[in-house]
Amino acid sequence: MSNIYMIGDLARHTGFSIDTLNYYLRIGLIKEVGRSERNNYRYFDDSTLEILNKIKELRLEKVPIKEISRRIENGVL
Amino acid sequence: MSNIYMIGDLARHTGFSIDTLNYYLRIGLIKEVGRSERNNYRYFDDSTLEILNKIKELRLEKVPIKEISRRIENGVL
DNA sequence: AGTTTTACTCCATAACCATTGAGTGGATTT
DNA sequence: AAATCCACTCAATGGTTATGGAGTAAAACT
Repeated sequence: MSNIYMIGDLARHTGFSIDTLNYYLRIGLIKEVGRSERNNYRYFDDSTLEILNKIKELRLEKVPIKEISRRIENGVL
Repeated sequence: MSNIYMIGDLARHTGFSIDTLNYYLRIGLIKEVGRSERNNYRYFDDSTLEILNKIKELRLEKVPIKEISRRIENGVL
């Protein structure tokens, strides 16, 4: 069964604040897997959670966001 | 790819009003496939849409809701 | 006729989300 | 030292949802 999350759920599971997640979305570091046509709310799934957990580790190591972005693009993450 | 819907999306796709869908949920005629832990919002998928389309047909034929419930329980729908 | 049931419909409250824009402290660059 | 950049953080607005309770027209029942 695939879990579905909204931004508040991601915040709760990862420890990132909703503001930070919105920021990551704004700059394209993470992306939603879908959206409601009606209210524009974003959906995420466990893949988002995995990426965020890795981002969390790297950020604790002070790895800059641009470097993380690069790694994601190169599929190294 | 599995589509995800919130109640407003179901309304848009089926023609039922949100009030009617809330009523159907209240009486247990349909059920959500999941919920956000954070905000309690329900989400649905294409299986819900299929059931609602069948309900729509039957209701146009004046089949009472209890009869529809019975058919759903018996897997006849 | 009067009562009850059916299938909604309406209303109010509170919490949540998207979006935009602005602010901020610390680090880096010039 | 001053300006810029980074990585958030805050605030305001407007629309959406959940929930509970009340209301209603039409049909069915007594």
